[in-house]
Amino acid sequence: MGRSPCCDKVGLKKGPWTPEEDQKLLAYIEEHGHGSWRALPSKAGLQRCGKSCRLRWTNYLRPDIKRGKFSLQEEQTIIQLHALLGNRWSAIATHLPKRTDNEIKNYWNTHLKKRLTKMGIDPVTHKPKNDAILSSHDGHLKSTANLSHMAQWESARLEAEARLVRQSKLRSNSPPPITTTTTTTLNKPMAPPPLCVDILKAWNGAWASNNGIGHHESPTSTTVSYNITNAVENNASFKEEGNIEDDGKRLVSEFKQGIENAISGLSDVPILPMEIAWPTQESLIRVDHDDDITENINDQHVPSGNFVENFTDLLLNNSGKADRSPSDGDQESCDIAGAPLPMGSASGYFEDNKNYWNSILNLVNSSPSHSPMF
DNA sequence: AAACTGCGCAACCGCAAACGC
DNA sequence: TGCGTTTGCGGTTGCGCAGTT
Repeated sequence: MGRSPCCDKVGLKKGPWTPEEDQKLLAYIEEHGHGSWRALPSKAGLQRCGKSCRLRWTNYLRPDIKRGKFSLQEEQTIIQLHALLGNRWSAIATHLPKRTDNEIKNYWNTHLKKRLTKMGIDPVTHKPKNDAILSSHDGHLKSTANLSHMAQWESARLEAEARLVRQSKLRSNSPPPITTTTTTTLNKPMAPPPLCVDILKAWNGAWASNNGIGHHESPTSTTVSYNITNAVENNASFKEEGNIEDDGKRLVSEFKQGIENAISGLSDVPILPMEIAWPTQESLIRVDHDDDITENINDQHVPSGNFVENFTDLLLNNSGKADRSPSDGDQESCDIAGAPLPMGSASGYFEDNKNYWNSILNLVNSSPSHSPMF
């Protein structure tokens, strides 16, 4: 016995919404709030299931939705966040005010993904597709896959931790349930922000502060994980002390400090930002699955995060335009599918990493304090 | 002008997490 | 603590429209 679809009930309408239905839904929510979605359709006089109503509201009718073409800034943000978060559209959407996860997902699938693919970039890993071809060592392929896999796990774990803390914050910080027009859904854009960036902060803060010269440890190491976990737990503990505001400021400040440390310490500390990391053949010697520690991974110059930044710029600069001539290439460039890509040569590596972190820092700084970012 | 093709996007589906009793 | 219900999320589908043949 499988679970029966929510719209199985006879008489429930499916398919496109009519203006009349929209009007009914809008009017009801404006007056009563959505309350229980399951109960809403009958109360609002709609022959729809609650799920359909919720989707219609969150993806289309909500008054705080911005429609229309995505700006260059938004495109850049999506690409960067996708490199960081993967297909976690809701998480990405929280950093793009007034855009829904569905809209972002659609835009990615119909525009950005294709653009990346055309340029020879794997839209999943944000790495050049011929990376595999360039590498003749199976071991390297394995290691790359392992690293990517590991990064995904770590990313998922961080997301889970962030969610936990967010829940704690929400519970301790949110006013009692509102039964008027300002429902929880209506409040969504104003809700306390997700903490995935806080986690990044913790990550980078811990990473930068705990990794001095010669301290080569993967960001997925237990040390860093411990610090992140502590940060998360400390963060959660603040709810009891009513210091959420201060805590938030502290976290933001630490995040920025972490990135700044990372930037200033680039010559000493190779940065390996999760799955955006783009290990070279030499940089990856072995990935230890048992303890999640990557050995030797940081002993080499790793042209990593800069790739996203450079690539994003390239994408935006080239969107819909002819490819640049390789002759005006930056330093050493690699022509992939006709598109010269700055590959982060050894000479430009540190500068490129700096660019990457600056870009993330800009992203953080450019978010208003009340934005979903913080 | 009709048929075909590709694209964009709203909406659906099903799983899993969160919630509440 | 267990279990049923509700909600959120990400993947996928299908329809309508525009461009092309």
